[in-house]
Amino acid sequence: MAAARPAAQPRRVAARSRATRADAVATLREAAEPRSAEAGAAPPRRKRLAHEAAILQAAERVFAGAGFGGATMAEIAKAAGLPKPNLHYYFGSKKALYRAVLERTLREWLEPADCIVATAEPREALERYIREKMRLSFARPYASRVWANELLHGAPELRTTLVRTLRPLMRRKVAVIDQWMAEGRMAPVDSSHLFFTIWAATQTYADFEVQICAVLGCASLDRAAQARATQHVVSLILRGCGLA
Amino acid sequence: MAAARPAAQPRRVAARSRATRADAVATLREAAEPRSAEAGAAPPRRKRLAHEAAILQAAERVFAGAGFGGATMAEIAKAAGLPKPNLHYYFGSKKALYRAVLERTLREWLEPADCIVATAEPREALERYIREKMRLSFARPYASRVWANELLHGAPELRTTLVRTLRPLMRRKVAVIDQWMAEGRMAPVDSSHLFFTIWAATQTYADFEVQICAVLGCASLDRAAQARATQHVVSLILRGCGLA
DNA sequence: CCTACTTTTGACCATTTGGTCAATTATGCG
DNA sequence: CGCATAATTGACCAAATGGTCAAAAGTAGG
Repeated sequence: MAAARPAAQPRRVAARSRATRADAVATLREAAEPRSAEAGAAPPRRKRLAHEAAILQAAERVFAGAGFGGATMAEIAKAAGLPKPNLHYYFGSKKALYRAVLERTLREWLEPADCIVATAEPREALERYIREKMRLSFARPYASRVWANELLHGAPELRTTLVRTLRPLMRRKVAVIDQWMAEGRMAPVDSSHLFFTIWAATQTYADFEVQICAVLGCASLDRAAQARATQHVVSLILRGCGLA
Repeated sequence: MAAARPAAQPRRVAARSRATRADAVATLREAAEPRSAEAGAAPPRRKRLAHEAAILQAAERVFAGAGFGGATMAEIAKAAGLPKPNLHYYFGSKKALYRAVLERTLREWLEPADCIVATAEPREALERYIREKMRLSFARPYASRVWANELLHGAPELRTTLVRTLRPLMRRKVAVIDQWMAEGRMAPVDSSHLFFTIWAATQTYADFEVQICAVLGCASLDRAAQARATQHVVSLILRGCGLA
């Protein structure tokens, strides 16, 4: 199926055979930042990068709004301002595009944890982590929702990524927190579950924004409301960790 | 379209015209507990109730697993052990069935808040509330996920329900918490956001179970793990509220 | 048994949708 | 310019899916 094929459109063919593989990481590198570091290839055309970014952004919004099953390639194409076959030319399939969106999100999501290291001051590091997560929730709600949607439905596309990428990282971070507690620098809490609580408390502002706005009686959270929410989460959790 | 129609299957026709209306509450009463309190109608047949319950349960599981867009009526029918036209006979349309699932969940979800009343002891009431939410998350993960999925996608089906049902209830509960704080019985926190944090921290165990299991390295949370999670959330939040 | 009804079910659409393809148009380069 | 390659796009298809229907099969009461 992938072999016998007219010699035209080599890039697209490559993308399709790639998408068939289960190797999520490879798909990530190639689909999200295609050929940026490839052997003797010409430097990526500006237009290509721009189009891919536009598609990715449109896909993120549409997937966030309707889930994988509810989103349609036609809608994504319209949102990106490109004809539908173009999406397939760049990303191969709906699933590959979806995965590209997810992988990009994962990268962004893991970054804030960089500040959690053994040498840091617990209170300062945790506060910074929480604030960064809150900032991300408000700045990129669509990305958060696509991620949440994927988890909600059992993570069919990135179960292996969770185990191979997220779990090792979390083991390290959990060890840092445990060390802080062993040194008596914070109250004893379950460090793994502390992360779950922080993730939940922060991302709820992106994922369940409608519910929050409905309860608060506002159309959306303005700067002041965002600051209030951030302050609430930070102080509640820090106090919960005996870091007030 | 709904008018000219052979006189047969009156119930089904009624269900369809009902589903067309935007009145979610009416749909709730009729679809979830059909004709239980209707005028001179015969007592509901046992079989009917059993079938409706089976469909509702199957729908909950399938909607939770694939979202509204990704779920198919055929799959729900198979899960319920009934032929597909039967679903339409009982619930009229996919959307009406989806809404019936949501409305049932909302009712269950609001109940635990009953224990939050001004006369109660803050610490005891909050702990009981959190424990009940955790219990629900573990006992009915599918319901939680359908609800989360609906919110995630902007609550197209129950935006009005949120404003008309959830918001009034929360105003009352928030007032209770504020009173407790005014009486100096707990640390000052933003009471609205306290609820958002509790919801997020508890329901994350249902909604994002895969992620939690992936990080913890287990296939699912057994009784002991559930108890540990519950203890963590309870103590973290109570301490955060100055109720330790 | 008969009558009026509810319920069940296999077969059947119309529409939507992911994906394909061949033809056409840019684009870079020698 | 002329050639090869990359990118674009309108038209199209096979499969899936929500929903429909009419006929058959219960079922309760007289």
